[in-house]
Amino acid sequence: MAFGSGSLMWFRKGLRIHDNPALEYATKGSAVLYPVFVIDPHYMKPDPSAFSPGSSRSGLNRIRFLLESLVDLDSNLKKLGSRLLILKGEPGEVLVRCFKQWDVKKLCFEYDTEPYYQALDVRVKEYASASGIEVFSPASNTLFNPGDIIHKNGGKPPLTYQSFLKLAGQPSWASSPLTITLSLLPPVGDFGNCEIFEVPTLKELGYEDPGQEDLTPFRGGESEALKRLRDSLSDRDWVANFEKPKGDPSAFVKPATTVLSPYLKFGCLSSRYFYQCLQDVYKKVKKHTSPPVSLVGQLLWRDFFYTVAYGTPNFDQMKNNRICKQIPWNDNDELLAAWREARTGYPWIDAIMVQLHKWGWMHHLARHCVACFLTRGDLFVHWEKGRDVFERLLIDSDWAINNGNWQWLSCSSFFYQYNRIYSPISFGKKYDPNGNYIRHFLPILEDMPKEYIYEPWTAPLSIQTKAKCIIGKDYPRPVVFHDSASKECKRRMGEAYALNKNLNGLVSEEELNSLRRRLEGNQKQEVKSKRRKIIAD
DNA sequence: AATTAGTTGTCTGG
DNA sequence: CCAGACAACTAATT
Repeated sequence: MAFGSGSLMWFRKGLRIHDNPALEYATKGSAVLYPVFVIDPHYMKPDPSAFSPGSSRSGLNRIRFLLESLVDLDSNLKKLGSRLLILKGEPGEVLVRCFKQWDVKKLCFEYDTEPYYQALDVRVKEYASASGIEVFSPASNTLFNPGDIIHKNGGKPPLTYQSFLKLAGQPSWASSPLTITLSLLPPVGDFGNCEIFEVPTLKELGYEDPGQEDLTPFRGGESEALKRLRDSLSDRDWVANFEKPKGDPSAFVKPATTVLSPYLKFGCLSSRYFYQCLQDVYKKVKKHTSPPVSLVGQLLWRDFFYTVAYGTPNFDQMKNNRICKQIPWNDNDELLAAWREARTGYPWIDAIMVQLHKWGWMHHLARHCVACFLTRGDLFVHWEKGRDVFERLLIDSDWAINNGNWQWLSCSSFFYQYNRIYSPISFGKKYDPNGNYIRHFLPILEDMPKEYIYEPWTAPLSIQTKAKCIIGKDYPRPVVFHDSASKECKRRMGEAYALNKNLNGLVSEEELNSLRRRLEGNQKQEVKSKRRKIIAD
């Protein structure tokens, strides 16, 4: 290219044409455009040792969702006279090779606050700048730029939703139109010696062909996202009256929420466009719900967690995380495995975990139930262990939101009322007394009468025989008794909170271990004393 | 230093 | 359907 006006559009998330400022800028004044996606082995290479089919980082459902999103992006680019160029390898190295081979004057990509991209992007930016390439990296994944909010708050992120709202105010772009469509794109430039691939199939990436019944019903891609958006918005009353806590977590034929989260995760849908569409609906109705419970409120929750995550070092761990309570979680791999593999013996919990494996998506409140059960509610297993399972299996798993919610549910940060524990029996029952959700995801319990389906171990043997489901043989007995386990969890949480308070949050590993030994010792001796105050000395 | 408010708990009793 | 007990947390605000 003698004219020297080539642009490279690097897609990572933001897999869309609409409201994509990086792509828009890349096209401006460019003779040629290289729309690139890099297949990163770190994320995509099969890992047979993982606990579920997939790579070391992601279950198969999310990998497939990503591939579908890429196919759709390629097809949408082709409609505009371009195409998606697939390259393979470590993204930093691959891009450097591209810069050497191609005449690139501009590098454009969506800004990303995740630690993985923060580290990668510094390298890429440095190389590009040193080579005289202009870098354009706009924050278009969220409504606000997390860095701006943190700056407004004096360098620290707000730790409550309300204070976040106050700082954030109205988004700057809220009342000006976003770019939703692009006209013809510049032609794709000469590849040189770079090897370019089509979007691979799962098989080409080295995965076994999975059975259809074990795969998520949700298809990836911008086209699917916009279709889903239109479907959700078409019911104005539903949009206007949406209140998150009132949704039914057991609804699965028609989920109680929009299920747009996986599309927001990969950027198949722009959160800013979604926001504007919701405002348009609100203008057309008499009254509507508000944050935190409204649909706009959900988008703001997303921004809230992005902001806290970006401004908190070690946000994805308990240690050295200044907003995270230090709690002596136990290290019980058997309990963790039972939870992960949907064999806790509590049908409501196990059915949710089956839905996670099969669909990669569950209702928000269903996530609450299993997260509470694993951590502060029943099993007292470390939230990081549960976080890992969600991170792998959810098709919408998002670093900031997932880590934030696990801290929330485990009462490690954001939320502290550890007395409030979801009952693995009564919570689901109040939405779905017949147990249809359980019957669907745990067919072994299909014929269990509704009187026993949430507590099948209480069914007389004659009933179990008739239902063709013997507890302890066909379906497991409960791994813990909820009544005593939750009581013990509350006691431990109380002790841990007292320790954190006494030490002003600066709990050393030795102090945490000492508390752990004492708590476990107490439990073994079945000490009757209700609650011991820690006496600071 | 004191007060207020916080997306979504359970169980009992009216 | 709703209120209150349970037992009492924190960050932000005043």
